[in-house]
Amino acid sequence: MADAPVSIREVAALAGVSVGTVSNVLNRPDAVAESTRSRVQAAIKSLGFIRNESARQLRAGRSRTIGLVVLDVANPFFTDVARGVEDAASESGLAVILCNSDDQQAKESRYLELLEEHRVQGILITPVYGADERLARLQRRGTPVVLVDSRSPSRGQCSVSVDDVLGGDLAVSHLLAVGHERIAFVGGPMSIRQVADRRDGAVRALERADGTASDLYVIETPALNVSAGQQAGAALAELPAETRPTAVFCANDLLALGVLQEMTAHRIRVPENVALVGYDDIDFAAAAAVPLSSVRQPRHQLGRSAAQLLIDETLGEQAHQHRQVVFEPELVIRRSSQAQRRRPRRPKRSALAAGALAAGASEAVG
Amino acid sequence: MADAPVSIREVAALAGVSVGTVSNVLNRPDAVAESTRSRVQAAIKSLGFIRNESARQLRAGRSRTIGLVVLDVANPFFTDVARGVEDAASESGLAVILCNSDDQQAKESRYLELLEEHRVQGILITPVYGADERLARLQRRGTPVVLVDSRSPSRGQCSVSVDDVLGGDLAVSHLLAVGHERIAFVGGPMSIRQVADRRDGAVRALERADGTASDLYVIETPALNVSAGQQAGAALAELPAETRPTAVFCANDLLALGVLQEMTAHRIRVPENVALVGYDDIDFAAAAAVPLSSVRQPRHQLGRSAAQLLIDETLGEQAHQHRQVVFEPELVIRRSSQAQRRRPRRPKRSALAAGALAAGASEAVG
DNA sequence: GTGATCTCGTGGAACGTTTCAAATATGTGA
DNA sequence: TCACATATTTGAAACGTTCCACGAGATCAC
Repeated sequence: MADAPVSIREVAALAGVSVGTVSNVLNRPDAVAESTRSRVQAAIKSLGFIRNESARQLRAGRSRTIGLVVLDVANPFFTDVARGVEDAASESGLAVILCNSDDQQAKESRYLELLEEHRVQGILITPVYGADERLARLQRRGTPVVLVDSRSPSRGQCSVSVDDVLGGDLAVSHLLAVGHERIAFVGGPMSIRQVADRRDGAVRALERADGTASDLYVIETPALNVSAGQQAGAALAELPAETRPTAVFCANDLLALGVLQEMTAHRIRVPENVALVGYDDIDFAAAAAVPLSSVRQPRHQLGRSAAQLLIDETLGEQAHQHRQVVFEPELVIRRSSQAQRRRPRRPKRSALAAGALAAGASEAVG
Repeated sequence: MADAPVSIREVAALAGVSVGTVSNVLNRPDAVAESTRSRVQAAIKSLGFIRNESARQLRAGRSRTIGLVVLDVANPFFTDVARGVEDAASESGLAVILCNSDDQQAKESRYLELLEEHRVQGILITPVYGADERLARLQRRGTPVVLVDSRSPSRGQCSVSVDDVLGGDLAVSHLLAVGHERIAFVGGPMSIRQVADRRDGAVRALERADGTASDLYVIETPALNVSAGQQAGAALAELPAETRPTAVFCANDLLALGVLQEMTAHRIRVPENVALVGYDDIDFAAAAAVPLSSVRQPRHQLGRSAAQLLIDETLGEQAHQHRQVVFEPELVIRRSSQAQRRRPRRPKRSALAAGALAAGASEAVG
């Protein structure tokens, strides 16, 4: 049933030229005379010739592929990053092998080895904790590595990340601006760098507000999912209304949605009684029972520029300077954090639309 | 900085054996004497030798990789399918190249070509409309193709899909069993096979109920997202309470969440005044303001068996029979479709837990 | 005309594996 | 000790490209 695979050799035979010429038609079309070129192209078409990428790679010494290793493909954050990577890669004619480490060292190692065997141009990775040594070895052997959503400690490589401290600052500054003074932070575990950074940003905003506001009321959660949010929400609901925080900043949207549900269950109105800001701006944030204000990360852009850095590195060779790109998150304001009182400050409907407060990226060369 | 890449030849030199022997150590370890084997392994380790997969593939004629082409990686349905594929593939030592067609013919074609150049073992694909001819050509050239979430019209290939008619039937049968008689279907556009099938299943369930229930009230939506659901919900809310459907089956969870929001906005209680069942059982269904009953598809399993079929095909060679595997969805009952009256039939809390009504898969050999 | 300069094409050597027939070592039984 | 089977190892030929040093004509400047 299957036709025999056809090689460049048979194309050459049919077109009555040498294999070298066919190769030229494929790779340097203008180095070959019009008439031969079209003859060869006709032969390619009639035989249904398809280049053998393995042979090509073998000769070239490296593949036209990059590897992307993420912690969890099911997480929307990473799928968006992946799309960004893919876009940038395909513009440069590169394919992407997407690997899923599931936050397990063993799977990560297996994939790194696989990618190295494939002689990929480079690897984009959000490493599992403690992967530094393996990555360094990889790099020593000649495979460029770019860190995604984590900063390079050693400056020995490129990295892209988002400024989580700024994100926390933006969220809380907004809550302060709307008039809140008792503000809570819900998130955890604090061992996750991103969570701790967001909290620190919240603290920074409060400190800048010179004392009119009280200290940050922190509820540390065991995880970053909806049910952890519900538990935190229940804890908040039990506080007497006079001392209960009037605004809550959550380390991610799932937590915020959990808090929101619990507020509703206790007949505490959002945003009238409690304002709410989440983080990540997942698709459902805008569609929640009360549309959720949230700090948005440039996920797609994160992936795109990671890929771009890698491509630069492979092209630049000797001239390449490792760079640490840090993106700024932006705050998207929706109903959950608007109008603390019944009489809205801005009665116009358009005020409910999303508003970007900050954008762009900063860089550090190392 | 980068060490020169080390080949099997250098390993052989260091170990004082021929390249053939090194290859044997790599591929048929027990065909080589213990002492030599360990000497070679030591050499491999000390040189940091990594197999060159391209050379290997070139020699073997085909790669140890399969391609997966999906319509949208950001869609949780496909990410779960992808994980299933990946699990099955890695058990067989295969890598997966994940491609995103974005429902565009052009991108799809580009990826198919790329995969063919890579001489993948086979391709798993949810094809864009009208891809039949290209897929057939691919197959004729010797690349096995397995259809994912769509059935093969021609029986010329394997396919895996889920019985959407049954899914609709399950949902509506459940609503009938709980005592509803006026039932609505919300979904569209009907040109999407899955949507039409789910509606047909709903109709089938009603017909089986011999006349006690009225006809299915169909609201066709322009899309399958939250805002389309809100519009449909608004339309329902405007109906007088006496004639308004007491239960709504939505073609997917996003629609159902939209309907839910609109019900809440109009102070129509779910499930007391209107029961609701969605489709897909996305993560957020369980975490909605009112936890949503939903029809769950075995997404992970879908991917896993698609990969398995492909692997069978590449191993089985001549003996392979193309198969059409059809999975059965299962209904997950949560609060949104419980207890039509205030006095609950089953006061126990455990009745709120998920319940599987159907499972397993049927097959057709073709 | 003659040498110099193009434009096209050619042929064969790599690239790093795997495979396999042949060569060599090792062991066995008589 | 020899013939023969068995266990190891070897060496070279592929696999399908790309690359490159060379040649064959054609064109040009003088």
